[in-house]
Amino acid sequence: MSVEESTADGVVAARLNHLFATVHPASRGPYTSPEVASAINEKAGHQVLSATYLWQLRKGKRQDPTHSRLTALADFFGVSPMYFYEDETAKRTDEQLRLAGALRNPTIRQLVLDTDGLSEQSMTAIAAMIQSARAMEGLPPSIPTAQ
Amino acid sequence: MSVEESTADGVVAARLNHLFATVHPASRGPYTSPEVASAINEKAGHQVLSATYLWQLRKGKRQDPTHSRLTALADFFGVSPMYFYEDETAKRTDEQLRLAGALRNPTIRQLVLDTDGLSEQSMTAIAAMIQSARAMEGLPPSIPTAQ
DNA sequence: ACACTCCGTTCACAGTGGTTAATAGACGTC
DNA sequence: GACGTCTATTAACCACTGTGAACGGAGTGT
Repeated sequence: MSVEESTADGVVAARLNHLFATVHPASRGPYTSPEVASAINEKAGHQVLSATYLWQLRKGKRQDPTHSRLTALADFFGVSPMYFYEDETAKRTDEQLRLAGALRNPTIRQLVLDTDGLSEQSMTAIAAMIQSARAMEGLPPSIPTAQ
Repeated sequence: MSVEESTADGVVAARLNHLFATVHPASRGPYTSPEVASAINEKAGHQVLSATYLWQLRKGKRQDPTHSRLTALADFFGVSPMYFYEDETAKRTDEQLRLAGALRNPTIRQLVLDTDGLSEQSMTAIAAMIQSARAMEGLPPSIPTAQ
């Protein structure tokens, strides 16, 4: 099964090229692929990746590098490996963002932990009580969520 | 820091097993490898990884998964891909992992969103109701949080 | 012009990440 | 006991990641 075009990737290529374009000494131009590959291999003391492969990654001809090679590249450019994942993580839904906000409240965190394990029946009852509380405090009934 | 430690023996395996052990609903035991693989593939709409391969990762028989599969796993367990990296700075507490497990339940997610914005007084009342429900269902009063 | 060097690019192939199929064991149930 | 269903485990594969060896082109020095 060819995965050539199925996964909307290319994010690695884009991020890599951005690193090449931006991360280099002000006194000189961007690093070249062989330069970076050599530096990485030299520092590691063994071959981590080839210049050819690095070039293929930049061109998007190879799209799914392994954990270790991505780490080495992030390391060379002095960024967190997270840099290559930002896209996927950044596509958090509004719901996730609101969840993160709500969970900063210790009371709510404890509430979640205590609710976990209850039957769906109990959860429904609790949800109803929350709706009552919302009504009493003049809040809108419920915010519908997708998914 | 050092490149060679990125593939240090069993880092991925250890982290993965900790996720399996920690991130699951309180009402049931840990997820199985086939369960997780199926859930990931189903959500993606195409095959991302096999149950066998996931098992091999857990056992340390395969150590260097690709970008995409590592992302899928982190996503399933509700943690950042950063979790699998050696030089991870802010290690997740078990509380956070238990939260992640609970939040896989849509009902609980909705409950959190609806609770956010309520007065502390209402929250206290809701917390009390949850404790009653726990008692009725024979669960321990409250799960202490390490913090 | 010529030689030299370095980079980008291509391509066939090597190596390994990842899959499929099959077996054995655990658990429930009829 | 026998059957069905689930998971763990193994081994034989396959596809894709990753490599080495080229070739062409651009710059540099003679």
